[in-house]
Amino acid sequence: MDKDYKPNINEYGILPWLGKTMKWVDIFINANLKEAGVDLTKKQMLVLKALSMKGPLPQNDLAFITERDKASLARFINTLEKKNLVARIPSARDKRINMVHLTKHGEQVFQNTVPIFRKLVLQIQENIPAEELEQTVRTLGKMKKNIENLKSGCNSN
Amino acid sequence: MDKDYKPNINEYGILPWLGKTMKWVDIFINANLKEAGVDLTKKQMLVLKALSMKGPLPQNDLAFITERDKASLARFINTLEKKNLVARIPSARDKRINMVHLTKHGEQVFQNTVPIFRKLVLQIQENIPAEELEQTVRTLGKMKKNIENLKSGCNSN
DNA sequence: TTTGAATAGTTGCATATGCAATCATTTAAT
DNA sequence: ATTAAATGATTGCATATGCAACTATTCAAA
Repeated sequence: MDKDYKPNINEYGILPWLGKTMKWVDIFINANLKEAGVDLTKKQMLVLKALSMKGPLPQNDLAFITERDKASLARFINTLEKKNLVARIPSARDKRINMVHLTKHGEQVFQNTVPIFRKLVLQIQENIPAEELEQTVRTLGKMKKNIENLKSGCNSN
Repeated sequence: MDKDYKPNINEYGILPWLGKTMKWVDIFINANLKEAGVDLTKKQMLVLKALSMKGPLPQNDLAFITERDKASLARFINTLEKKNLVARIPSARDKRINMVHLTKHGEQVFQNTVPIFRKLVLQIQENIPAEELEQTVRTLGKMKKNIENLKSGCNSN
């Protein structure tokens, strides 16, 4: 019945679908993380992931990598700092820069959360062939490209 | 400073892609609506669309249709009401219910915005075959289904 | 019919987010 | 070296969002 199902794509395109799916995923993951005793949201988890992979970073770079407005990132970091998950360490070279580090506690929380998070992702994508997921990412990539080609330059990151 | 971020599909699945694509789309559409002199965000536009298509609705139904928490919807409606785009009209049959209407102004703004919005959607989806978009929606639908099958029941709509 | 459950909506609290303006510092240009 | 431009970060303002607790009203069961 999957093949017979014609999705309703009208003048709003797939945008409503994208938004709604994201919301479902967010709510699902946040609820399950909480239930598993993890005091992290999905968004926080993905920022910790970026820090864990790319090491200590200036706020600006972290904003770029996580594709947030730098102002939004600054306040995001405030939240994580209050939870003692990350720390700002001023750069000696350039007094404008704060390097954002994972704290020991942050690293630990992150590592503990990885397997839980992975399980949730697998559940969400269950029975969806890898090829199909890859095709979806390719399509999203095309949308990104279209947008990049069109915009005059609005990104303050 | 390395600004070469190459996302792929790993244990985080396509979730980062979904989130980021949504953000780009939002920023792009909001910026272009503003530039076109339309005082509406993408989200507001989609709620006006729901009202225009489904007629006056109780807040609860509108929350369900637009897949928002009822509390979030209530505050969303506050904003639209301040802009004189919608109005709450108490139901005579059930004193608990507010029917949400598009005002004349709201209807007008919506109709004026439709072609602009449609153009932006076409631009975003340019050069992406309909079949590919449909496949993407089918994939997102599978994710939604997976989530629905898994969750115990968290929706307070 | 009364009383307890369900329903519609609001409010408090916490978290995010973007854009514009601002401050401090650094870099580039003259 | 002095000044103008660029850069990193923060703050103000507006908008959204979810969850939990609460009020008011309606409905249903005893």
